[in-house]
Amino acid sequence: MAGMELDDEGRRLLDQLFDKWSLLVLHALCDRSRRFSELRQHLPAVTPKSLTTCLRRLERNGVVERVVLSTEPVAIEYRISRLGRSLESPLRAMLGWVVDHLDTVEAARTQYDERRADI
Amino acid sequence: MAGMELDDEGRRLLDQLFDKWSLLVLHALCDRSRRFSELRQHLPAVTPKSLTTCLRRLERNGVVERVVLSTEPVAIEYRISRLGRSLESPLRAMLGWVVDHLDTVEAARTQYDERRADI
DNA sequence: CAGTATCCCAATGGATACTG
DNA sequence: CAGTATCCATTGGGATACTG
Repeated sequence: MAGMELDDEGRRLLDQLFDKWSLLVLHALCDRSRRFSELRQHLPAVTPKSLTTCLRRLERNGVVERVVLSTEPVAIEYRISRLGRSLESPLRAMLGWVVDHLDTVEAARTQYDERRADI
Repeated sequence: MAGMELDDEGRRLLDQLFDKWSLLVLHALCDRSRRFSELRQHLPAVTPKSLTTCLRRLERNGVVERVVLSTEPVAIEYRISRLGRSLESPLRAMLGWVVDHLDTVEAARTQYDERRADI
């Protein structure tokens, strides 16, 4: 652990990977490629603007690809890139932790808040 | 992967774990307990206000503990909790990915920007 | 369908100074 | 040392409406 140092660039990349929607979009795309509207349905609270911003950023960082399918009419789908796929395992670990420990965290919060209220 | 769904609470927890400084603070504390001023030195760009906010939130979520040492004069140190320790492995995976792939990401960005500039 | 365009608000977080 | 207090600039992101 000691040898792994993150410079400022690294921290900014973390910011971009972990903004409000990115992890969830990535998670959805690891499962399978999806279209814009499918992502919107999958992430109910996201607005088109936020989703666009998020997708562009992930695309720019090379973890997601925007593919124009030459169907008729053309369809556009987003898929995970090879680079993005390499993120799947760390991502799963992280999301898995959240799912597994959400209850514990909630309990900790309650306890913390009560302690503060006592004072 | 399919079975792991994140509700809104989960997404908000992600937000709190992955805000601008939290991951780096956690990383630093996984290494060893540190005092406020040590953390400031370790994370050069953080202001005291931001660090406080971050620590309080991590404490509230139960992953960090604020310990008052009964030395003379008293010292305060922050240490990782048991719950926080369980985050270490996912955290390492995530930060490791960033360190390992930062160059690739940079290249992808350059490529993306150039393609856009062409148009 | 896959976005873009506007408007707007709340919150993040930086700079700085101060305190028990 | 370990913060708190203020002020302020930026921006992320929601709501909504519109478009090729």
